[in-house]
Amino acid sequence: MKLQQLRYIWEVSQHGLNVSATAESLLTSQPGISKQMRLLEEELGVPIFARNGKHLTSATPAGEEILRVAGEILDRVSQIRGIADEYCDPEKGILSIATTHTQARYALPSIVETFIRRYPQVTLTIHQGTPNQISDLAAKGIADIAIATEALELYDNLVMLPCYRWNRCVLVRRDHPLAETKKLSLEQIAAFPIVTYVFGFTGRSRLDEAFDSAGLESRVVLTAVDADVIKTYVRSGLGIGIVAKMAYDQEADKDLVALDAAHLFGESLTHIGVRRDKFLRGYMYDFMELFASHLSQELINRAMNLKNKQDVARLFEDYEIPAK
Amino acid sequence: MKLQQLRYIWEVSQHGLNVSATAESLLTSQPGISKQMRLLEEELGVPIFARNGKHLTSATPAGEEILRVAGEILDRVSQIRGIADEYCDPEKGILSIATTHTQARYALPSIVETFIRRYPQVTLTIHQGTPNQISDLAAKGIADIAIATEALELYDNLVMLPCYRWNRCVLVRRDHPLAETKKLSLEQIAAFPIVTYVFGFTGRSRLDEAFDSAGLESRVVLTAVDADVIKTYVRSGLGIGIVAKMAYDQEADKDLVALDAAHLFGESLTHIGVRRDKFLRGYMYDFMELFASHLSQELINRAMNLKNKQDVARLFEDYEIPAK
DNA sequence: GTTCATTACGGATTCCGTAAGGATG
DNA sequence: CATCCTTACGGAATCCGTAATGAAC
Repeated sequence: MKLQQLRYIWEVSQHGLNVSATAESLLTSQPGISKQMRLLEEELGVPIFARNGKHLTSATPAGEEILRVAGEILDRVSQIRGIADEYCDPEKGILSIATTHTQARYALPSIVETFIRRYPQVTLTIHQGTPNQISDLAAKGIADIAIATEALELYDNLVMLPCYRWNRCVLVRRDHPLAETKKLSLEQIAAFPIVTYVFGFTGRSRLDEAFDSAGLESRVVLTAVDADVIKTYVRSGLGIGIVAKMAYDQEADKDLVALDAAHLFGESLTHIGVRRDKFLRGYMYDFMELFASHLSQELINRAMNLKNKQDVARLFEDYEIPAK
Repeated sequence: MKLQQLRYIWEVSQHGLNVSATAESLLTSQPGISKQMRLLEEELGVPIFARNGKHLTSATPAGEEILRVAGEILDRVSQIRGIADEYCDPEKGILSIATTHTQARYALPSIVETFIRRYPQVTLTIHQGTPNQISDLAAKGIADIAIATEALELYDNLVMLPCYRWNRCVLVRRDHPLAETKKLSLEQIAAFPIVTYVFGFTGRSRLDEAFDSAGLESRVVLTAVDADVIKTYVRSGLGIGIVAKMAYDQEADKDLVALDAAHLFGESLTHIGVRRDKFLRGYMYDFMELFASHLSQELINRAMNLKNKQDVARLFEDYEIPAK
């Protein structure tokens, strides 16, 4: 049994059982992979993949189990690489963050600035995507950490670390009837056309819950992935905007009025998602602590050693998660 | 990085950092191991072992961590082998049990008989040893399971599955003053020279605890590792014996009287110890269930998935452990 | 002086890429 | 007929064992 063989069967299983595509992505030849898979199956004495003629159709039951364990092995191989890198030079490395527009645009810039000054030799890359995409990047180990409010809970192998609570505000033009309102009600909002986030983004689900449970019909006339687009249409008079409070910039958005809506919609919680078996470099811990100061290295390690999400949630019940 | 390299550094660390001895035990050449270790260190960019000239003196801090993860990888490699064997032929394989004299002589024979009839193609081997030796065999993965009353708790990577509770009896000759006693007291026992188990064997610690907490001095004149030796000296009149109740055989030992001592000494609990990361074959589950009928496959799996001993202990609080 | 790890070297094996073959949809 | 896996083959790299070297105790 060789590590390459395990990597090959693992990668093939991750590429929809397509050996040619796998070979291309691994920059090697397709017969090479085929052969190594065969050799492994011969050595173990059981087929890992079921074949229809010359096509791979599925993993055998034995293959399913072997693939699961092979995945654990490959995780640990990269752990070893991480350990070595850390001891080789703790200041040097790569930090790959997958996150949404909202985080990248409003929450991260100041933290990134501090981080790159502290770790000039760390290459920082930020992948922007949908909540599902970024969760997937973290779950597959392509990104070191994911930062998002949604979708992280869908992956069993992601440990979710709560970072900060946040609320919404309603954006209107200065000439809008609601502009002078002191304390908004859901009814007042429902009277106007709404511009807000696409479903599945930036806590959108909290909005629908609020209107539903109040028995109100909201008229959402435009949905966008990010607050900048939403603001643009609020300015054009299409409707009133509902965005994360942090997306309102007193300077740049002084033509708009932000009305507090914290009392109307449930609070949202932004998490960092990390793969459970991930080896975290020192600077990764530091980044997370910069982002959410209660996330000490010790606390993160404790959370990552818990096996199920309930235990993690319980662990954080004792901690005050700051509001933003 | 190659699996062999990981195995080499792991084995070297397990052989007191002696490469020559490691090479011999792995049936390979010493320079081969040396070279692969070097190659791995070069690839990772960090030394794994600290050297004084040409002698390995210790593992580096990075090496410590790498060795820990390498051990996890090697465990999983053998898990894969186990999975393959299981699917190849569930009836065929090896069952290696490490246990003490008491278990091998009195508890196991009937179970072994049933087992080998049920699984004629499984090669059963029983290693007899001291509690420490057998724990070590299981912890190192040389034995599949360990069965003992003592020492299993010393190994963090052994999951302890409680099997049965048992008590002691006092053995005396038929002409002994105590022979007719209905209900023994500790004082009565302490009045006579005692023949019992060596410290560290078969729940011996329970005896010392009982005498200590009663403020009595016991006079132990001979200690042995097994009940057969103890009986021999009881017969010779050296003293009274204290042995596990199951060691008294009404037929073979009818020249001796067994006096119940359950009320005098704390109850002991015999466990099966299994390495946490061990892949268990179907017949191994069956063996354990034969030995302790409450140990269903599902229960064993649940116990093995728990990370610390307290959780395992809590899990079994809900189960009635039978007395023997 | 013995033990022990490293270096050097040659033979066997393994690995990998190209090219051809055959099955599937 | 286009896609995809398998087999065949040759060159390159790797692995492994023997022998020699040198450092540590």
